[in-house]
Amino acid sequence: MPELPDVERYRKTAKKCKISDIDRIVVKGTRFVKSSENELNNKFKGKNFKKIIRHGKYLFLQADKSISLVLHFGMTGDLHFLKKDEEEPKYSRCSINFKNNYVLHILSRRKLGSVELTKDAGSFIKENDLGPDALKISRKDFISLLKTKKSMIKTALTNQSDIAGIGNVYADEILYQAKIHPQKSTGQLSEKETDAVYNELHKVLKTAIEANADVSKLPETFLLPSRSKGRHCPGCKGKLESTKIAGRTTFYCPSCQKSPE
DNA sequence: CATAATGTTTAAGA
DNA sequence: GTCTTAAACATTAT
Repeated sequence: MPELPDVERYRKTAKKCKISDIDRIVVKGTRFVKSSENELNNKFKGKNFKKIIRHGKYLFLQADKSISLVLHFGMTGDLHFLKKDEEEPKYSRCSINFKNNYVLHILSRRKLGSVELTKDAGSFIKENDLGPDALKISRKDFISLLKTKKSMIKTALTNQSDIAGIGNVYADEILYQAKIHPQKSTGQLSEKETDAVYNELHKVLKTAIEANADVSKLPETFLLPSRSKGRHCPGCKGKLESTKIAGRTTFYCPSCQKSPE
């Protein structure tokens, strides 16, 4: 479930590996891991990850000044930090073994996403044209950003070049909480509505982070769990509607989220 | 067995 | 240049 809150949890997991030196990196999913096992071992063996940085949906493991690994989790990624003698998790595509006998497993069921070498977070963000992290964009920048856009609000929220970290399900959640129809265009939003989106963007992401991105721990007022069970609005209990926006399934409540004209 | 899945990139057309 | 849509990637869970 790797959107910003999930990757924030991975960041906390990855922090645990900072204390030990890297012993050996094992590559199991070629194509998912963009560098060869040899190259990775040459670069990282004997070093340790000094800095762990999340930006949007990306996680950076920084060893030396100009040597980092950047992880992207696609749609089905996960990160496990286990003892060496524990059973290897299914779909582990790359494991980083540490000298203290712990292993960081990078998993990906569908092999979307990637593990690759990069210089550092800053240069990667620039090269890949990532926008500011969703938790760090200022209200002012958010408002002026929306003014330049001509797309549907949901599309704008999920465009990683504009704002990094919001994906399909949290975009739905933010718009549900803000009571705004996902198909409204940014130009159709009143000042009040833009404000509400900004406020809910923060509230939703922070709440999800506090819940450790565990769907079962989200408040009952959240839409997210209803995607898979019931498909009823937690507020009015009416049936949710779904449509495709930018090729992705979008859920919303037709009575709580006002339709665009 | 068929369908959909929390993401991104690329190509083509408006 | 902006926006939209569809397809591709690889694989499983329902």
